[in-house]
Amino acid sequence: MTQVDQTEAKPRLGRKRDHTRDPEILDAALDVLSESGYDGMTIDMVATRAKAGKATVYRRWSSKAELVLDAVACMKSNEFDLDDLPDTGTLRGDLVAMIRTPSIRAAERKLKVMAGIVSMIARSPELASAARAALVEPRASVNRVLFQRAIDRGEIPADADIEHLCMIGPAMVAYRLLMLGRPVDREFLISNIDKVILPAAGIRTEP
Amino acid sequence: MTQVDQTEAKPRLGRKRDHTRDPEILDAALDVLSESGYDGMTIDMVATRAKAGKATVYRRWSSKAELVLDAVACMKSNEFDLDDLPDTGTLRGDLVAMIRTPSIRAAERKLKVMAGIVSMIARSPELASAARAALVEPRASVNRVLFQRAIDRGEIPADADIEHLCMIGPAMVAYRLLMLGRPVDREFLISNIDKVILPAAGIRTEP
DNA sequence: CATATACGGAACTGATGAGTTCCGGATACA
DNA sequence: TGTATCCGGAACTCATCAGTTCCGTATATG
Repeated sequence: MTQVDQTEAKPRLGRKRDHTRDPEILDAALDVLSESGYDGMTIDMVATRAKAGKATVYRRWSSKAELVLDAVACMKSNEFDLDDLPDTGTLRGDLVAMIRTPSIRAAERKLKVMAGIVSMIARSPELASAARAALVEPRASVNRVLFQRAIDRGEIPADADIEHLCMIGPAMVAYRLLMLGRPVDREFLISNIDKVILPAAGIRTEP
Repeated sequence: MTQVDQTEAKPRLGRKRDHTRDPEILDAALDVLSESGYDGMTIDMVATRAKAGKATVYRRWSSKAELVLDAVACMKSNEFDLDDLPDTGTLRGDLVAMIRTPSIRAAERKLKVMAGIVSMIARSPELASAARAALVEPRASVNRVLFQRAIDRGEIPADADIEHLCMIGPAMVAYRLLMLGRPVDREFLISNIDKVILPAAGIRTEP
């Protein structure tokens, strides 16, 4: 969005505006957002954390709402490559292989950002779709690939409801972290795969 | 909490303070909270909606934070009676019987209130536990009874992880409404019971 | 080396909302 | 009927924060 390619549309005299710090400002915004929520976040906090001046922030984004929108949208970039997902040969293997500590950390931050903006989402369709594109869709896409593979292998029924299955993992993780305030650790995730996701996909896991 | 039994602890001269309007104020607070979120809510909005004066609100609650805490805690009251739950003889029957239109409406409002305060929850342990007691625990208790019955009947395995099973319904509903912004209708709930909850409980539902 | 521009930072403005105070009117009680 | 008290409502104070302006400095370009 705003952080790339804004080189035109301004007086071309002298040096171009330095956009190298934009990612740091957006990242600072996400940090503050996840810690304080939308209303708790001030532009001063963001600027200070990014070691920038408040005016610098406003030179790039015309309002707090736009900054937040852009920051949320930018989380979309550092995502999984759908063509390079683990392929272990079994659905369970693939799902377990997706559990990596850095991935858990990233997901927790994303969820905290989500928590910081949920109350806005109902009132701002733009923010809502940005949030879904950046926070919901990427993970759903990964799961879609994994489940489709399992269908292609004949591991799970061909008429399995992939869209529904995709949501189980994210829904359980979000609920546990945001509503229950309990840690989302490897143990929980494995347990969720074995006790909920696989049975729902039609795989028996009885001993 | 505050809305009941505050008859002592104030000068006993003349008439007692009129507490009959307290529930209306708390209810107005919940409405505004669900529509505008914690920060979007103003005391004036609450007072106006309850047809009360702002001063009247402050005569009863010393701050916005306390009013919200009390309002959230008060949602706990209008809840299910655990001794009078549907008993259809099957787990599926019981779960389906719990789906009633007013119950869906109430759950949606609760979730919107939750959305309005999630970002506070990480920073306020008091609000966090009030929210869990009022919004999470009641529904979990119901499910616990239903699943325990199914175990007692021998319908599902005795070693089923009830705590984990209890969360599936609430988690899927919360995710669908708050993250996806899609309607939680009867069709979705039934589908969720048949495709996720029952398989996770160890019941085969294949045709 | 000169200059134009964007930088960080600080000092502004204006709006908003928490919390307080005050008032005229209603009402329970004696 | 008198009176004490609480009511709804309006008018305040004060702090905070979005957004703007200004300034002295750093630096890329020529």
